[in-house]
Amino acid sequence: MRLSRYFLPLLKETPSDATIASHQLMLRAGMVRQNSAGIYTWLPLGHKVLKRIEQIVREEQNRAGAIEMLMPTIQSAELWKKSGRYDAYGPEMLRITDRHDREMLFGPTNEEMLTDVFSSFVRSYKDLPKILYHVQWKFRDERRPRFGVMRGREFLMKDAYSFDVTPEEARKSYNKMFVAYLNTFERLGLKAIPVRADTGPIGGDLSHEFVILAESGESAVYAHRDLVEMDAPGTNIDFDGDLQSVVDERTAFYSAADEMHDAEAFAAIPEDKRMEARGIEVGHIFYFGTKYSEPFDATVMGPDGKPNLVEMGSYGIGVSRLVGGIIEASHDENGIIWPTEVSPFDVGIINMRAGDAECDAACDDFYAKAQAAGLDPLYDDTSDRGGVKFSRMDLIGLPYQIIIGPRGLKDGIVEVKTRKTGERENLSPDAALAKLTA
RNA sequence: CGGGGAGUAGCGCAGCCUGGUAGCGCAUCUGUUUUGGGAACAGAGGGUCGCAGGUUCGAAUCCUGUCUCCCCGACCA
Repeated sequence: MRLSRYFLPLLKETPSDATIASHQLMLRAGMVRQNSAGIYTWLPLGHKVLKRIEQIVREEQNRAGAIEMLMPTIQSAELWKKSGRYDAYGPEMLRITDRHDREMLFGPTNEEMLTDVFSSFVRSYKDLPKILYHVQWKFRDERRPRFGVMRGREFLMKDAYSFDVTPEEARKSYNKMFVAYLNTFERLGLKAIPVRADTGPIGGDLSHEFVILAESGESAVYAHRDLVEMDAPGTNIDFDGDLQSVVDERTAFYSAADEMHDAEAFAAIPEDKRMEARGIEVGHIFYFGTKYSEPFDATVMGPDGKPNLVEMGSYGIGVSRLVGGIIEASHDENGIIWPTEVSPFDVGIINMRAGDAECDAACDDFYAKAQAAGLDPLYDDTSDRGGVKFSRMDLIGLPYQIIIGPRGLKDGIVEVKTRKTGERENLSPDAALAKLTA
Protein backbone atom coordinates (compact mmCIF):
# COMPACT_ATOMS: atom_id res chain seq x y z
CA MET A 1 0.00 0.00 0.00
CA ARG A 2 1.22 3.44 -0.92
CA LEU A 3 0.77 5.76 2.02
CA SER A 4 -0.29 8.56 -0.32
CA ARG A 5 -3.33 6.48 -1.29
CA TYR A 6 -4.09 5.05 2.12
CA PHE A 7 -6.40 6.39 4.82
CA LEU A 8 -4.25 6.85 7.87
CA PRO A 9 -5.50 9.78 9.94
CA LEU A 10 -2.72 10.24 12.51
CA LEU A 11 -2.93 12.60 15.43
CA LYS A 12 0.07 14.63 16.39
CA GLU A 13 -1.22 15.42 19.82
CA THR A 14 -2.62 13.00 22.34
CA PRO A 15 -6.36 13.41 22.79
CA SER A 16 -7.06 14.37 26.37
CA ASP A 17 -9.72 11.70 26.77
CA ALA A 18 -7.20 8.88 26.57
CA THR A 19 -5.27 8.02 29.69
CA ILE A 20 -3.57 4.70 29.06
CA ALA A 21 -0.85 4.02 26.52
CA SER A 22 -2.76 1.65 24.27
CA HIS A 23 -5.74 3.98 23.97
CA GLN A 24 -3.55 7.00 23.27
CA LEU A 25 -1.50 5.12 20.71
CA MET A 26 -4.52 3.63 18.96
CA LEU A 27 -5.98 7.11 18.55
CA ARG A 28 -2.70 8.68 17.51
CA ALA A 29 -1.88 5.90 15.05
CA GLY A 30 -5.24 6.30 13.36
CA MET A 31 -6.50 2.85 14.33
CA VAL A 32 -9.81 3.77 15.89
CA ARG A 33 -12.13 6.68 16.35
CA GLN A 34 -14.49 6.86 19.28
CA ASN A 35 -18.14 7.36 18.40
CA SER A 36 -19.56 7.31 21.89
CA ALA A 37 -18.57 5.90 25.25
CA GLY A 38 -17.14 2.44 24.69
CA ILE A 39 -18.09 2.36 21.00
CA TYR A 40 -15.49 2.66 18.28
CA THR A 41 -15.05 2.86 14.55
CA TRP A 42 -12.20 0.69 13.38
CA LEU A 43 -10.18 2.71 10.89
CA PRO A 44 -8.19 0.87 8.20
CA LEU A 45 -5.03 0.34 10.22
CA GLY A 46 -6.90 -0.83 13.33
CA HIS A 47 -9.18 -2.97 11.25
CA LYS A 48 -6.22 -4.79 9.72
CA VAL A 49 -4.83 -5.65 13.13
CA LEU A 50 -8.23 -6.71 14.41
CA LYS A 51 -8.67 -9.05 11.45
CA ARG A 52 -5.20 -10.52 11.81
CA ILE A 53 -5.83 -11.33 15.46
CA GLU A 54 -9.22 -12.77 14.60
CA GLN A 55 -7.60 -14.99 11.98
CA ILE A 56 -5.03 -16.39 14.39
CA VAL A 57 -7.74 -17.06 16.94
CA ARG A 58 -9.75 -18.79 14.21
CA GLU A 59 -6.85 -20.94 13.06
CA GLU A 60 -6.16 -22.18 16.57
CA GLN A 61 -9.83 -22.87 17.23
CA ASN A 62 -10.00 -24.89 14.03
CA ARG A 63 -6.82 -26.72 14.91
CA ALA A 64 -8.38 -27.77 18.20
CA GLY A 65 -11.36 -29.16 16.31
CA ALA A 66 -13.84 -26.35 16.94
CA ILE A 67 -16.23 -25.53 14.10
CA GLU A 68 -16.97 -22.00 13.02
CA MET A 69 -20.47 -20.62 12.46
CA LEU A 70 -22.13 -17.24 12.90
CA MET A 71 -25.02 -16.22 15.11
CA PRO A 72 -26.79 -12.87 14.99
CA THR A 73 -26.10 -9.88 17.19
CA ILE A 74 -29.79 -9.36 17.89
CA GLN A 75 -31.53 -11.99 19.99
CA SER A 76 -35.05 -12.60 21.17
CA ALA A 77 -35.83 -12.00 24.83
CA GLU A 78 -37.66 -15.31 24.91
CA LEU A 79 -34.45 -17.29 24.89
CA TRP A 80 -33.18 -15.40 27.86
CA LYS A 81 -36.39 -15.75 29.78
CA LYS A 82 -36.05 -19.47 29.37
CA SER A 83 -32.66 -19.55 31.07
CA GLY A 84 -33.68 -16.99 33.65
CA ARG A 85 -30.95 -14.62 32.63
CA TYR A 86 -33.28 -12.01 31.12
CA ASP A 87 -33.80 -10.67 34.62
CA ALA A 88 -30.50 -11.83 36.07
CA TYR A 89 -28.40 -9.96 33.55
CA GLY A 90 -29.71 -6.62 34.68
CA PRO A 91 -29.00 -3.24 33.14
CA GLU A 92 -25.88 -4.46 31.41
CA MET A 93 -28.10 -5.98 28.79
CA LEU A 94 -29.11 -3.56 26.05
CA ARG A 95 -32.81 -4.17 25.51
CA ILE A 96 -34.70 -3.04 22.47
CA THR A 97 -38.14 -3.52 20.98
CA ASP A 98 -38.95 -4.00 17.34
CA ARG A 99 -41.86 -2.43 15.42
CA HIS A 100 -44.25 -5.09 16.67
CA ASP A 101 -43.25 -4.30 20.21
CA ARG A 102 -41.44 -7.60 20.53
CA GLU A 103 -38.73 -7.67 23.15
CA MET A 104 -35.28 -8.08 21.64
CA LEU A 105 -31.80 -7.54 22.90
CA PHE A 106 -28.30 -6.95 21.61
CA GLY A 107 -26.51 -10.15 22.60
CA PRO A 108 -23.92 -9.95 25.36
CA THR A 109 -23.07 -13.65 24.84
CA ASN A 110 -24.63 -16.67 23.16
CA GLU A 111 -25.11 -19.63 25.52
CA GLU A 112 -28.87 -19.52 25.19
CA MET A 113 -28.94 -19.11 21.46
CA LEU A 114 -26.48 -21.85 20.68
CA THR A 115 -28.00 -24.28 23.16
CA ASP A 116 -31.30 -23.65 21.44
CA VAL A 117 -29.81 -24.26 18.00
CA PHE A 118 -27.98 -27.33 19.18
CA SER A 119 -30.95 -28.89 20.91
CA SER A 120 -33.13 -28.52 17.85
CA PHE A 121 -30.77 -30.59 15.69
CA VAL A 122 -28.72 -32.99 17.74
CA ARG A 123 -30.41 -36.15 18.95
CA SER A 124 -27.77 -38.82 19.47
CA TYR A 125 -24.68 -39.29 21.60
CA LYS A 126 -23.03 -40.41 18.37
CA ASP A 127 -23.02 -36.79 17.20
CA LEU A 128 -20.90 -35.71 20.16
CA PRO A 129 -18.51 -34.27 21.08
CA LYS A 130 -18.95 -30.92 19.33
CA ILE A 131 -17.32 -27.58 19.87
CA LEU A 132 -18.95 -24.74 17.94
CA TYR A 133 -17.81 -21.14 17.86
CA HIS A 134 -18.26 -17.82 16.21
CA VAL A 135 -16.54 -14.45 16.18
CA GLN A 136 -19.19 -11.81 16.57
CA TRP A 137 -19.81 -8.37 18.02
CA LYS A 138 -21.22 -8.33 21.51
CA PHE A 139 -22.81 -5.52 23.45
CA ARG A 140 -22.66 -5.08 27.20
CA ASP A 141 -23.90 -1.82 28.58
CA GLU A 142 -21.02 -1.35 31.00
CA ARG A 143 -21.55 1.14 33.75
CA ARG A 144 -18.26 2.65 33.01
CA PRO A 145 -16.56 1.89 29.72
CA ARG A 146 -12.90 2.89 29.78
CA PHE A 147 -9.40 2.28 28.52
CA GLY A 148 -10.45 2.53 24.89
CA VAL A 149 -11.18 -0.82 23.28
CA MET A 150 -10.06 -2.68 26.40
CA ARG A 151 -13.38 -2.17 28.09
CA GLY A 152 -15.77 -1.15 25.42
CA ARG A 153 -19.51 -1.64 25.34
CA GLU A 154 -19.48 -3.02 21.83
CA PHE A 155 -16.63 -5.49 21.38
CA LEU A 156 -15.58 -8.37 19.17
CA MET A 157 -15.46 -11.71 20.92
CA LYS A 158 -14.71 -15.25 19.90
CA ASP A 159 -17.02 -17.47 21.89
CA ALA A 160 -17.01 -21.24 21.66
CA TYR A 161 -19.39 -23.73 23.22
CA SER A 162 -18.73 -27.40 23.86
CA PHE A 163 -21.27 -30.21 24.01
CA ASP A 164 -20.45 -33.60 25.50
CA VAL A 165 -22.26 -36.63 26.83
CA THR A 166 -20.45 -36.98 30.14
CA PRO A 167 -18.56 -34.73 32.54
CA GLU A 168 -15.41 -36.71 31.73
CA GLU A 169 -15.81 -36.02 28.02
CA ALA A 170 -16.61 -32.38 28.77
CA ARG A 171 -13.33 -32.15 30.60
CA LYS A 172 -11.57 -33.20 27.42
CA SER A 173 -13.26 -30.40 25.51
CA TYR A 174 -12.26 -28.00 28.25
CA ASN A 175 -8.66 -29.17 27.96
CA LYS A 176 -8.68 -28.68 24.19
CA MET A 177 -9.67 -25.07 24.63
CA PHE A 178 -7.17 -24.64 27.46
CA VAL A 179 -4.34 -25.78 25.19
CA ALA A 180 -5.67 -23.89 22.16
CA TYR A 181 -5.73 -20.69 24.19
CA LEU A 182 -2.12 -21.06 25.27
CA ASN A 183 -1.10 -21.59 21.65
CA THR A 184 -3.24 -18.69 20.46
CA PHE A 185 -1.71 -16.18 22.82
CA GLU A 186 1.77 -17.43 22.08
CA ARG A 187 1.20 -16.87 18.38
CA LEU A 188 -0.04 -13.37 19.13
CA GLY A 189 3.30 -12.62 20.71
CA LEU A 190 1.86 -12.55 24.21
CA LYS A 191 2.83 -14.10 27.49
CA ALA A 192 -0.51 -15.25 28.81
CA ILE A 193 -0.93 -17.26 31.95
CA PRO A 194 -3.93 -19.29 33.08
CA VAL A 195 -5.26 -18.33 36.49
CA ARG A 196 -7.97 -20.01 38.51
CA ALA A 197 -11.17 -18.07 38.24
CA ASP A 198 -14.39 -17.64 40.06
CA THR A 199 -17.18 -19.04 37.96
CA GLY A 200 -19.52 -16.25 38.98
CA PRO A 201 -23.09 -16.12 37.74
CA ILE A 202 -22.32 -18.42 34.87
CA GLY A 203 -22.16 -21.34 37.26
CA GLY A 204 -20.14 -24.51 37.05
CA ASP A 205 -17.06 -25.60 38.89
CA LEU A 206 -14.14 -25.39 36.47
CA SER A 207 -12.92 -22.11 35.14
CA HIS A 208 -9.70 -20.38 34.14
CA GLU A 209 -8.97 -16.86 33.07
CA PHE A 210 -6.09 -16.17 30.74
CA VAL A 211 -4.34 -12.96 31.59
CA ILE A 212 -1.51 -11.11 29.94
CA LEU A 213 0.88 -9.20 32.11
CA ALA A 214 0.87 -5.43 31.75
CA GLU A 215 1.28 -2.60 34.21
CA SER A 216 -2.06 -1.10 33.34
CA GLY A 217 -3.87 -4.38 34.01
CA GLU A 218 -7.18 -4.14 35.81
CA SER A 219 -6.49 -6.89 38.31
CA ALA A 220 -3.62 -8.11 40.43
CA VAL A 221 -2.20 -11.50 39.54
CA TYR A 222 -0.19 -13.82 41.75
CA ALA A 223 1.64 -16.72 40.18
CA HIS A 224 4.56 -19.09 40.34
CA ARG A 225 7.33 -17.78 38.13
CA ASP A 226 7.89 -21.17 36.51
CA LEU A 227 4.37 -21.10 35.16
CA VAL A 228 4.92 -17.68 33.67
CA GLU A 229 8.07 -18.85 31.95
CA MET A 230 6.63 -22.09 30.62
CA ASP A 231 6.27 -22.30 26.84
CA ALA A 232 2.96 -22.95 25.12
CA PRO A 233 2.28 -26.61 24.29
CA GLY A 234 2.84 -25.91 20.60
CA THR A 235 0.63 -26.14 17.56
CA ASN A 236 1.80 -29.62 16.62
CA ILE A 237 0.21 -31.13 19.70
CA ASP A 238 -2.32 -33.93 19.16
CA PHE A 239 -5.68 -32.54 20.25
CA ASP A 240 -7.14 -36.03 20.31
CA GLY A 241 -4.34 -37.25 22.53
CA ASP A 242 -3.82 -36.86 26.26
CA LEU A 243 -4.15 -33.19 27.07
CA GLN A 244 -4.85 -33.71 30.74
CA SER A 245 -1.16 -33.99 31.58
CA VAL A 246 -0.44 -30.81 29.64
CA VAL A 247 -3.11 -28.98 31.60
CA ASP A 248 -2.14 -30.53 34.94
CA GLU A 249 1.46 -29.56 34.40
CA ARG A 250 0.33 -25.95 34.42
CA THR A 251 -2.51 -25.94 36.88
CA ALA A 252 -0.20 -27.53 39.43
CA PHE A 253 1.47 -24.15 39.85
CA TYR A 254 -0.05 -21.52 42.06
CA SER A 255 -1.77 -18.88 39.95
CA ALA A 256 -4.66 -16.65 40.91
CA ALA A 257 -6.18 -13.23 40.44
CA ASP A 258 -7.40 -10.97 43.26
CA GLU A 259 -10.68 -12.62 44.06
CA MET A 260 -9.28 -16.15 44.20
CA HIS A 261 -5.98 -15.26 45.82
CA ASP A 262 -4.88 -17.38 48.77
CA ALA A 263 -2.14 -15.46 50.52
CA GLU A 264 -1.10 -18.45 52.59
CA ALA A 265 -0.65 -20.75 49.63
CA PHE A 266 1.21 -18.02 47.78
CA ALA A 267 3.55 -17.51 50.73
CA ALA A 268 4.46 -21.20 50.59
CA ILE A 269 6.14 -20.64 47.21
CA PRO A 270 9.90 -19.97 47.45
CA GLU A 271 10.33 -16.24 47.51
CA ASP A 272 12.31 -15.98 44.29
CA LYS A 273 9.56 -17.86 42.46
CA ARG A 274 6.71 -15.61 43.59
CA MET A 275 5.44 -13.23 41.00
CA GLU A 276 3.00 -10.41 41.68
CA ALA A 277 1.91 -8.40 38.68
CA ARG A 278 -1.00 -6.65 37.01
CA GLY A 279 -2.92 -8.54 34.39
CA ILE A 280 -5.40 -7.98 31.60
CA GLU A 281 -7.97 -10.72 31.13
CA VAL A 282 -8.04 -11.70 27.47
CA GLY A 283 -9.69 -15.10 27.69
CA HIS A 284 -11.96 -17.02 29.99
CA ILE A 285 -13.02 -20.65 29.86
CA PHE A 286 -15.79 -22.37 31.79
CA TYR A 287 -17.20 -25.78 32.31
CA PHE A 288 -20.74 -25.42 33.60
CA GLY A 289 -22.35 -28.80 33.15
CA THR A 290 -26.07 -28.76 32.49
CA LYS A 291 -26.82 -25.19 33.52
CA TYR A 292 -28.18 -24.36 30.08
CA SER A 293 -29.00 -27.78 28.71
CA GLU A 294 -31.58 -28.17 31.46
CA PRO A 295 -33.78 -25.17 30.72
CA PHE A 296 -33.48 -25.81 26.99
CA ASP A 297 -33.97 -29.51 27.40
CA ALA A 298 -30.87 -30.17 25.35
CA THR A 299 -30.62 -33.92 25.53
CA VAL A 300 -29.14 -36.63 23.37
CA MET A 301 -30.10 -40.26 23.34
CA GLY A 302 -27.41 -42.26 25.12
CA PRO A 303 -26.20 -45.77 24.26
CA ASP A 304 -28.55 -47.02 26.96
CA GLY A 305 -31.54 -45.70 25.04
CA LYS A 306 -32.18 -42.96 27.58
CA PRO A 307 -32.00 -39.18 27.07
CA ASN A 308 -29.01 -37.48 28.66
CA LEU A 309 -28.65 -33.76 29.30
CA VAL A 310 -25.57 -32.55 27.47
CA GLU A 311 -22.58 -31.32 29.42
CA MET A 312 -21.50 -27.88 28.30
CA GLY A 313 -18.70 -25.40 28.53
CA SER A 314 -18.08 -21.98 27.04
CA TYR A 315 -14.85 -20.33 26.00
CA GLY A 316 -14.30 -16.67 25.22
CA ILE A 317 -11.49 -14.59 23.80
CA GLY A 318 -11.79 -10.81 23.65
CA VAL A 319 -10.57 -10.19 20.12
CA SER A 320 -10.96 -6.41 20.14
CA ARG A 321 -9.59 -6.21 23.66
CA LEU A 322 -6.49 -8.03 22.46
CA VAL A 323 -5.66 -5.17 20.13
CA GLY A 324 -5.30 -2.89 23.13
CA GLY A 325 -3.75 -5.64 25.22
CA ILE A 326 -0.98 -6.31 22.74
CA ILE A 327 -0.14 -2.61 22.60
CA GLU A 328 -0.06 -2.42 26.38
CA ALA A 329 2.42 -5.27 26.37
CA SER A 330 4.46 -3.96 23.46
CA HIS A 331 5.16 -0.26 23.00
CA ASP A 332 7.76 2.36 23.84
CA GLU A 333 7.91 6.15 24.06
CA ASN A 334 7.89 6.43 20.26
CA GLY A 335 4.84 4.31 19.63
CA ILE A 336 3.57 0.82 19.04
CA ILE A 337 5.83 -2.19 18.48
CA TRP A 338 3.77 -4.83 16.70
CA PRO A 339 4.59 -8.51 17.09
CA THR A 340 5.23 -9.79 13.56
CA GLU A 341 2.15 -12.01 13.47
CA VAL A 342 -0.36 -9.22 14.03
CA SER A 343 1.36 -6.24 12.47
CA PRO A 344 -0.93 -4.34 10.06
CA PHE A 345 1.86 -4.35 7.47
CA ASP A 346 4.99 -6.47 7.33
CA VAL A 347 7.38 -3.66 6.59
CA GLY A 348 7.46 0.09 6.06
CA ILE A 349 9.40 1.51 3.14
CA ILE A 350 10.55 5.08 3.63
CA ASN A 351 11.40 7.12 0.57
CA MET A 352 13.76 9.76 1.93
CA ARG A 353 13.59 11.90 -1.19
CA ALA A 354 10.27 11.53 -2.90
CA GLY A 355 10.45 13.28 -6.25
CA ASP A 356 14.07 12.37 -6.84
CA ALA A 357 14.04 10.13 -9.90
CA GLU A 358 16.72 7.77 -8.71
CA CYS A 359 15.33 7.48 -5.23
CA ASP A 360 11.78 6.98 -6.47
CA ALA A 361 12.96 4.26 -8.82
CA ALA A 362 14.83 2.44 -6.08
CA CYS A 363 11.81 2.63 -3.75
CA ASP A 364 9.35 1.56 -6.43
CA ASP A 365 11.58 -1.36 -7.26
CA PHE A 366 11.89 -2.47 -3.65
CA TYR A 367 8.16 -2.05 -3.12
CA ALA A 368 7.39 -4.24 -6.13
CA LYS A 369 9.89 -6.89 -5.10
CA ALA A 370 8.60 -6.97 -1.55
CA GLN A 371 5.08 -7.54 -2.83
CA ALA A 372 6.27 -10.19 -5.24
CA ALA A 373 7.98 -11.91 -2.30
CA GLY A 374 4.63 -12.16 -0.55
CA LEU A 375 5.13 -9.29 1.87
CA ASP A 376 2.54 -6.64 2.64
CA PRO A 377 4.53 -3.39 2.65
CA LEU A 378 3.44 0.12 3.53
CA TYR A 379 5.33 2.46 1.23
CA ASP A 380 5.73 6.01 2.47
CA ASP A 381 5.89 7.77 -0.87
CA THR A 382 4.73 11.12 0.47
CA SER A 383 6.70 14.31 0.07
CA ASP A 384 7.03 14.77 3.83
CA ARG A 385 10.44 15.32 5.32
CA GLY A 386 12.51 12.47 6.64
CA GLY A 387 11.93 13.25 10.28
CA VAL A 388 8.19 13.16 9.84
CA LYS A 389 8.41 9.81 8.11
CA PHE A 390 10.64 8.32 10.77
CA SER A 391 8.45 9.32 13.65
CA ARG A 392 5.30 8.30 11.82
CA MET A 393 6.69 4.88 11.02
CA ASP A 394 7.84 4.45 14.63
CA LEU A 395 4.38 5.42 15.85
CA ILE A 396 2.51 2.86 13.81
CA GLY A 397 5.05 0.28 14.86
CA LEU A 398 5.70 -1.98 11.87
CA PRO A 399 8.40 -4.53 12.76
CA TYR A 400 10.83 -3.35 10.07
CA GLN A 401 11.56 -0.14 8.23
CA ILE A 402 13.48 0.04 4.99
CA ILE A 403 14.99 3.48 4.65
CA ILE A 404 15.94 4.37 1.11
CA GLY A 405 17.66 7.65 0.31
CA PRO A 406 20.33 9.23 -1.87
CA ARG A 407 22.87 8.86 0.91
CA GLY A 408 22.83 5.07 0.81
CA LEU A 409 21.91 4.65 -2.81
CA LYS A 410 25.20 6.10 -4.01
CA ASP A 411 26.81 3.06 -2.38
CA GLY A 412 24.03 0.76 -3.50
CA ILE A 413 22.64 0.19 -0.02
CA VAL A 414 19.44 0.66 1.91
CA GLU A 415 18.98 0.80 5.64
CA VAL A 416 17.00 -1.83 7.55
CA LYS A 417 15.72 -0.71 10.92
CA THR A 418 14.25 -3.14 13.40
CA ARG A 419 11.52 -1.30 15.27
CA LYS A 420 11.79 -3.27 18.48
CA THR A 421 15.50 -2.87 19.07
CA GLY A 422 16.16 0.25 17.04
CA GLU A 423 19.02 -1.60 15.34
CA ARG A 424 19.99 -0.39 11.89
CA GLU A 425 21.81 -2.35 9.25
CA ASN A 426 23.14 -1.23 5.89
CA LEU A 427 22.40 -3.84 3.28
CA SER A 428 22.00 -4.15 -0.44
CA PRO A 429 18.32 -4.10 -1.47
CA ASP A 430 18.47 -7.81 -2.23
CA ALA A 431 20.02 -8.63 1.11
CA ALA A 432 17.43 -6.47 2.86
CA LEU A 433 14.65 -8.33 1.11
CA ALA A 434 16.24 -11.65 2.00
CA LYS A 435 16.34 -10.60 5.65
CA LEU A 436 12.65 -9.70 5.59
CA THR A 437 11.58 -12.95 4.01
CA ALA A 438 13.84 -15.15 6.11
C1' C B 1 -24.65 3.94 40.65
C1' G B 2 -21.64 7.43 44.41
C1' G B 3 -17.79 11.20 44.07
C1' G B 4 -14.91 14.59 40.90
C1' G B 5 -13.74 17.11 36.23
C1' A B 6 -14.61 18.85 31.19
C1' G B 7 -17.49 20.54 26.61
C1' U B 8 -14.68 27.34 22.77
C1' A B 9 -11.61 25.95 14.85
C1' G B 10 -9.63 19.10 12.82
C1' C B 11 -6.25 18.32 17.59
C1' G B 12 -4.28 20.61 22.19
C1' C B 13 -5.70 24.86 24.92
C1' A B 14 -6.47 30.32 26.74
C1' G B 15 -10.54 33.72 27.44
C1' C B 16 -15.27 33.09 31.93
C1' C B 17 -13.87 35.26 38.29
C1' U B 18 -14.83 41.29 36.94
C1' G B 19 -20.69 40.61 30.51
C1' G B 20 -18.98 44.77 25.37
C1' U B 21 -19.58 40.63 19.93
C1' A B 22 -13.53 35.18 20.18
C1' G B 23 -7.79 34.18 20.55
C1' C B 24 -2.98 31.09 20.72
C1' G B 25 -0.02 26.66 19.19
C1' C B 26 -0.23 22.64 15.92
C1' A B 27 -2.82 20.99 11.60
C1' U B 28 -5.08 22.63 6.62
C1' C B 29 -4.66 25.62 1.73
C1' U B 30 -1.34 28.90 -1.72
C1' G B 31 3.65 30.52 -2.91
C1' U B 32 9.03 30.48 -2.23
C1' U B 33 13.28 28.29 -0.18
C1' U B 34 14.27 23.62 2.00
C1' U B 35 14.81 18.05 2.57
C1' G B 36 18.55 11.68 6.94
C1' G B 37 14.71 12.46 13.20
C1' G B 38 7.99 16.08 13.72
C1' A B 39 11.59 22.73 8.42
C1' A B 40 11.62 28.41 7.53
C1' C B 41 9.32 32.69 5.64
C1' A B 42 5.02 35.20 3.48
C1' G B 43 -0.10 34.95 2.81
C1' A B 44 -5.14 32.57 3.29
C1' G B 45 -9.34 29.81 4.98
C1' G B 46 -11.87 27.70 9.14
C1' G B 47 -15.74 28.55 15.24
C1' U B 48 -24.38 28.67 15.78
C1' C B 49 -18.35 29.05 22.20
C1' G B 50 -22.58 21.18 23.48
C1' C B 51 -28.01 22.23 23.44
C1' A B 52 -32.47 24.88 25.39
C1' G B 53 -34.44 28.56 28.25
C1' G B 54 -33.69 32.97 31.44
C1' U B 55 -31.38 37.81 33.22
C1' U B 56 -29.45 42.13 30.47
C1' C B 57 -29.19 47.54 25.94
C1' G B 58 -25.67 43.50 25.22
C1' A B 59 -24.01 36.57 27.22
C1' A B 60 -18.50 32.13 25.54
C1' U B 61 -18.69 34.87 30.27
C1' C B 62 -24.12 35.38 35.05
C1' C B 63 -28.66 31.97 36.37
C1' U B 64 -31.74 27.40 35.44
C1' G B 65 -32.44 22.98 32.95
C1' U B 66 -30.59 19.29 29.77
C1' C B 67 -27.22 16.24 26.76
C1' U B 68 -22.40 14.31 26.10
C1' C B 69 -17.46 12.84 27.39
C1' C B 70 -13.47 11.73 30.89
C1' C B 71 -11.30 10.35 35.80
C1' C B 72 -11.61 7.72 40.91
C1' G B 73 -14.56 4.10 43.31
C1' A B 74 -18.15 0.26 43.33
C1' C B 75 -19.45 -3.35 39.53
C1' C B 76 -17.86 -6.96 35.72
C1' A B 77 -17.89 -14.45 31.52
